[in-house]
Amino acid sequence: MHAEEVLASELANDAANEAWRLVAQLFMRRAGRAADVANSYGLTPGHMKTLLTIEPDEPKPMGALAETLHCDASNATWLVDRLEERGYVERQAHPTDRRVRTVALTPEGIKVRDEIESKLYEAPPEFSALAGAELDALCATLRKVTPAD
Amino acid sequence: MHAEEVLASELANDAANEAWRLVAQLFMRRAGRAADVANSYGLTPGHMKTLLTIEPDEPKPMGALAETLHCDASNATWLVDRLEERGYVERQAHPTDRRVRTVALTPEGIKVRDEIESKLYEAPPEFSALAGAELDALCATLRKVTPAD
DNA sequence: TATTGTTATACTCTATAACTATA
DNA sequence: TATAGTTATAGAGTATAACAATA
Repeated sequence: MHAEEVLASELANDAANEAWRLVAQLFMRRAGRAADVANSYGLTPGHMKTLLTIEPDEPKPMGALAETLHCDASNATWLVDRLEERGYVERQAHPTDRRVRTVALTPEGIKVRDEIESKLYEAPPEFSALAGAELDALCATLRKVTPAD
Repeated sequence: MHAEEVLASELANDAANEAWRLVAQLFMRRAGRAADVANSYGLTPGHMKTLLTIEPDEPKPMGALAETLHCDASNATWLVDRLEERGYVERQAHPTDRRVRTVALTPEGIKVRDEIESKLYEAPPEFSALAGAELDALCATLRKVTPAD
């Protein structure tokens, strides 16, 4: 690599880092909102995250839930206990392995989960102010840098 | 507003919401990394955030610190206590109001803070893979939607 | 014997209330 | 009297360890 290429690469990296910093700042500035949404449903952030982690019609084993939430199995038990008391989820038997208990959303849980999701994914007003073409370009670029799970 | 305009506005809103959702997903996917960085310095996320909240050469009163961190004053005391034990910060007297104690970074604190900051703001590899022009456009758009404090 | 999940318990982080010292 | 910060204490959230059921 020649000197000019090294320099160009470093500049590109600066731009990449700046883009990432802006993404992080943007999100963190709105982080308080997520806590407010959880609060408005009388949920802790952890319980809200648990609710969002379970897909409708896809019962999830306790172990998988704990893994997704990056938490301990006993903590997952506690989180699900509270959501079950509320009637948002229910534990079910696993069809083949009787050691496993899966957690499924109830109709009420699905309703609340949908409401929460739409509130969390509501864009800040600055986004709507962008021109249509710029917004489309933004989405396209963001999709490129979003790893496919 | 005519029917076509309403429709266009809703579509724009969908694009805005998608952009926001992508930003949120992007960040959350990397959220674990922040905890890892904190951990690698033997800090809790809260202590790391505290360190990042204090600017070098800008001693910050305890009260202002608590406000920035959105936490209680007693919690701020606890956070600063631990950082002070480590030698990352030190409490100083306020020049005019003797009730106030300001918190300043030590040279060691500045060093660690810089290291942490550079790790946190390091872009995911997908960003660096973007073409220069697209990266610049991304930054420009993100700056537009970043409220000026 | 190994694995899934729960229970009992302890630890960490955060907040509320009472207190000290300055203003 | 009001304010800045600390200390004592309690609460919420999370983890570790021992246990029960099943594979």
